[in-house]
Amino acid sequence: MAEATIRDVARRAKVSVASVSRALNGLNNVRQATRDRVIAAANELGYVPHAGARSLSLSRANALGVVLPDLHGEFFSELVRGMDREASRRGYFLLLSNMHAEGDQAPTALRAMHGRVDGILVMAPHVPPEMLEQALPSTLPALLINAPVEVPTRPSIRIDNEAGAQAAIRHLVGIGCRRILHIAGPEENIDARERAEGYFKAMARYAPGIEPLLFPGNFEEEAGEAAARDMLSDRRGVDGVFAANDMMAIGCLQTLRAAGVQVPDEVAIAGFDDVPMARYLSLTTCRVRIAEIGERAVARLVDRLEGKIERVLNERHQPELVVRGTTAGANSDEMAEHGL
Amino acid sequence: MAEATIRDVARRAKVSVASVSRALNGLNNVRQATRDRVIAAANELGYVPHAGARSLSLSRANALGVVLPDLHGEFFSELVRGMDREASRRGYFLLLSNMHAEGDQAPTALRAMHGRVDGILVMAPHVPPEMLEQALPSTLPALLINAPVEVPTRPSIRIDNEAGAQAAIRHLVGIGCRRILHIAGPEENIDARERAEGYFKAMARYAPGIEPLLFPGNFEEEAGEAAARDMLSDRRGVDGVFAANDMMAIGCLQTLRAAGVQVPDEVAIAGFDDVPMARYLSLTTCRVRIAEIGERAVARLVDRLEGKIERVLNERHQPELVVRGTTAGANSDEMAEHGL
DNA sequence: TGCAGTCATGTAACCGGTTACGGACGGTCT
DNA sequence: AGACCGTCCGTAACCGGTTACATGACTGCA
Repeated sequence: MAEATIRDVARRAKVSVASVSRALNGLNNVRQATRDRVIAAANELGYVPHAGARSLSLSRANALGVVLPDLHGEFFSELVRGMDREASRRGYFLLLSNMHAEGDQAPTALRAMHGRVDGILVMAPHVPPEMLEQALPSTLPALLINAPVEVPTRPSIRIDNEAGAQAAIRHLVGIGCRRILHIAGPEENIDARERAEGYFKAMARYAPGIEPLLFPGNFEEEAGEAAARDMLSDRRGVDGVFAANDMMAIGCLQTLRAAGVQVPDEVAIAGFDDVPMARYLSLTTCRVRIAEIGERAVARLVDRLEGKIERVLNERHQPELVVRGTTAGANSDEMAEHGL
Repeated sequence: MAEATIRDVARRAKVSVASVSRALNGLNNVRQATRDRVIAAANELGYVPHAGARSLSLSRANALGVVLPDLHGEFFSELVRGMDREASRRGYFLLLSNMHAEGDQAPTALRAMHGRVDGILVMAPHVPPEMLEQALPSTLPALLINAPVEVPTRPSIRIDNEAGAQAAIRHLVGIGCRRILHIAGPEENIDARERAEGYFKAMARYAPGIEPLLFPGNFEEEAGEAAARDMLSDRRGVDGVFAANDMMAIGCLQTLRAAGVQVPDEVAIAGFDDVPMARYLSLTTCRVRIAEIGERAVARLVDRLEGKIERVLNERHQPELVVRGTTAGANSDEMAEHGL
């Protein structure tokens, strides 16, 4: 039994396809008796409208494309979850396509979305903007998440990485740290760059005269471990660590502790993101409400699709410093709040 | 500038739409000169084929529907990641739709997918099968993940929860536990039920004569904490805990430790899932390779779409016991391997 | 020269919906 | 009776692709 179409229903209800369409879509210019016949026929045939055909003729797909890099557990999960929540609230589907790092997959993925989504959410913290601009069909509404730069022509939503980094450094200095090491993220990543930038600015401001210390990393836990080993072999007076993300902070924390270094007494540690694990390890960090970013991104895109005008094009999500055990003694939690 | 269509390209290249289609799709019955003209015209117009129209006429969408309950962080993330990886490898998109617990959303979501996906992956550990069967368009290939029962007519993939539970209990008994408490998951959840079932069977087998102890939970961390508080107020000789998932195990672990109970010396603890955090808390658990399940599910569904016949309809994923600190002293790791 | 066969191309039907337009019908008002 | 209006419904065009079939040009061969 092939899938029933609207014409089958029409035949069965002895009306035209137009009437079927009208009846099923609740238009009011249909006699009640006709509507009933149509509905009955549809049920008997198990008719389900063909969404693809519908969206072709309406030129409206009720779907949003989501193009993400191959990112890690929590971030991916939370982002998509937030998006999905808002999307289903607004009656949209999410069409997912990971754009693996290979790069040239991005244009392909974007092209393949044309004609099946009404708008697109792109997260590409490492893709050069001109490439993005070129790959995005210019007529397809898009919203950029953490794009490397704020393309003036495209709305975007970003994390205020500098503000987060500054808050973290301010806090570390506040509890007495002076020689603070920054474990950086990958250079091509915009978040990583901004966090480093924030670190430098904050050091200049809150710890003037103390020279910044950088350890290159890649957002992976191993980088944090490497940084820790480096410190263990030559401490250089480091009494504080600010990692560009939680995973590196955790790698560092675990390795230092395993080597008997007292955290936070000898070295205080802060991360960035507030992954769920951070709470368990009592890691001080800059909380980024990822799901919220996803929701907000979808909400803004859908608003635009539905014709609502936007006041602000480039939004910034403010991270929130969460002080925990790795920067505060067991009962000195509130000390941190007053610090500095 | 409205989006260019194939007819625009045809006009510009001074050929028919048929030739454009042939040229761009790489059919060989096109003169090279014509193909070049078409490609040039397409580039000049920035032509991107309309995937919706294409899939309508080919009756093939190159997309898979994914219907998931509103599940938690890691699980969701890993599952979708695995699916996405395999899907993009096979040239398919993923169309996501969380079916929130409200229940009657499921049929709606499934209906809306008709005509825009070629097949569907459904994860519904709590939806009664007859409802599923009724909601699934019978012509749409579907693969069930952790469905409450194995619907004989639908291929499925499941976790072998009983095997996992048995391995955990066997291990706990092996290291000397006798009075083992099971913190159960929600009753309507099939995984939870099977894990409890496995617990009972394993107790009967490995600890005969010792009566099983059940604490009702809901997969949330708080349930583990409640179980711990219960134990703290009346220990009843409990020397081992097997939680139906890691989050409850973690809640229990943290609460017991906070109260000064020595883990694993006084009470050993094992969980289920192996969420990333488990490693950091050194939690013994039954590892479920979630991403692998997602990959496998997509692979099987795509195989079927492409006409490959299936030998096994109902597959079971085998969890793997990972022994860590919550059931073994610092240097007694391998002891566990020999235990019993 | 005429005919079959090959190749490139165009015409139009089709996928499954939506909807502009117009026709048929019945009622109301002058 | 005739003009006018409103309601309900059917015909057919359309969304943007693919493709079966027809057409015409060209080749090779008798």
